Amino acid sequence: MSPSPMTRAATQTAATGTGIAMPSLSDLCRSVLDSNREKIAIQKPDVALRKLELILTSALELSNGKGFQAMSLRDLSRASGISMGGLYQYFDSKTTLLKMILSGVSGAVEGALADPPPEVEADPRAHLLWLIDTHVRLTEQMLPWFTFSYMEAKNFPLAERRAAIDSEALTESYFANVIARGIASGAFAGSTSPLMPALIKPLLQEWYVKRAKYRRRGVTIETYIATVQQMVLDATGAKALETPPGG
Amino acid sequence: MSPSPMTRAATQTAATGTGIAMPSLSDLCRSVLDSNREKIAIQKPDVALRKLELILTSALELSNGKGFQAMSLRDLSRASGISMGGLYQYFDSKTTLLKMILSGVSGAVEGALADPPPEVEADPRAHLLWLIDTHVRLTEQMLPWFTFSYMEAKNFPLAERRAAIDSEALTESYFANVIARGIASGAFAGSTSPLMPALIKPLLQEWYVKRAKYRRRGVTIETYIATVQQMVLDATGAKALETPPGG
DNA sequence: ACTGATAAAGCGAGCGTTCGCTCGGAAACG
DNA sequence: CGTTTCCGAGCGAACGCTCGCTTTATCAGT
Repeated sequence: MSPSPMTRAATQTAATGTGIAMPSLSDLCRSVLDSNREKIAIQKPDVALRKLELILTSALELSNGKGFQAMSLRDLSRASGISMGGLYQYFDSKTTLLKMILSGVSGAVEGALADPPPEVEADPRAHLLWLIDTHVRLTEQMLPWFTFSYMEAKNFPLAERRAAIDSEALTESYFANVIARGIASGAFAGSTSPLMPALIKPLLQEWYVKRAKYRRRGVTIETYIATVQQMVLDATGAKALETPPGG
Repeated sequence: MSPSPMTRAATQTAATGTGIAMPSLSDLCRSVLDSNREKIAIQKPDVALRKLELILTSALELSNGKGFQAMSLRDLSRASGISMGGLYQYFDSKTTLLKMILSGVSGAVEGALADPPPEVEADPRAHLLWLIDTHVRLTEQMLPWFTFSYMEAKNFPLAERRAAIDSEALTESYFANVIARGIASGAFAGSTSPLMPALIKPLLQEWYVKRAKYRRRGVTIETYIATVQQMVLDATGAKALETPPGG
């Protein structure tokens, strides 16, 4: 098995200090396995999990390189070392494989963003910064998954496309809610644009969509997070961070 | 010929007051035709132009609906009313068709952003606002072209992918240059993040990538432009606009 | 500990279909 | 009548997917 960007990830905690655990590759595959149990013919869970990791890792690598549509199942068979017939014991169609990856992404987003730590939730300003931090770190952890989900979204079958839009709307609502609370409590300016929640999203997506660019330029994830946080604070009329990223 | 988002566009001037003309569909196809003359077997220019418009319009519509890869040339033949053999007198491979669309986009971007009116270029602040305004209006005018270019970028052959990255880097450099000049002249804060030019881009792309969302929500292009302009001014430490968008 | 039966998992040639693309001839034009 | 434009059946290749078979794992019974 060739080294992948995900394999290094154990069930580790991100350096945000809030104690939210990021899902490891095994966690993701287990969740995918559980929610597609009826489509998977393999009985022994540990065998299924190991091979599913192989399949999904290879599928993400190939898809992110040439596109899901252009990735043939023969490509996937070769890359994963599993025969054509073997692959079809883990999904009943190529579309199901796509759905599996999507379910992993949307599940992880909800799992990570839905339950902020109590001390953060109490303060809209801290909550907003936490959402930005957690989202960027989650996408970093699951980079191939998010690039896949983002880039292939438009080729989804209709049902999956709707699901993707809903998932995005949900994420946006997290930001909308916290900003609304912040305005109500006086932490954010009342003149904050109603478009603000929608405009935060592309700033978060930028990190994983153009990941190679920032790696090439030597921009660290901490710098990126701090910059976006500062930009959002500026736009919401909140006070500056203690450590301005531009200095 | 079915009505398309582009057909309404004559060679009209955007409402920015700066007098920069946006390219019409005919302009675009003519430029594509000129730069691919050797690949196109048709001799009479007016015939070639009319059919090329048909082909490109249909290709954009189909590709933006199901993806370029998934659009078969038989689909394109049916949609454009031109036979398979007929299509191949306008390009020698499907990849060439893709390149044609890309060249139209990158050409239009450079044509629109490279030469700001003199009175705008003199003032970094006005120049920055003009870049945002012009870029968003250009993408609105050429919506199917930009959606195509953005969504299909990662499936390009390697040479075209590099060209797309270069084109994006060029756009970013326009913002980088004007911000650098603004900092030098004191119009923008020296603490402005060096990431700022890179972060403006996704805010501009958001408009056409999620165009349907903003249409559904009734967000006008003027509101969107003003909001992004305000956000960038906030982040660069410049003074506020006369008419804040949030009020 | 070994064996043989039963089930689980793995395999890849082959099926029907569709793809990008070609080419010889018909149609339209000047 | 020569030239330009248009046409669509047909080519080889590659696609998603299947299925009969082999290999491997499991575990009584001796």
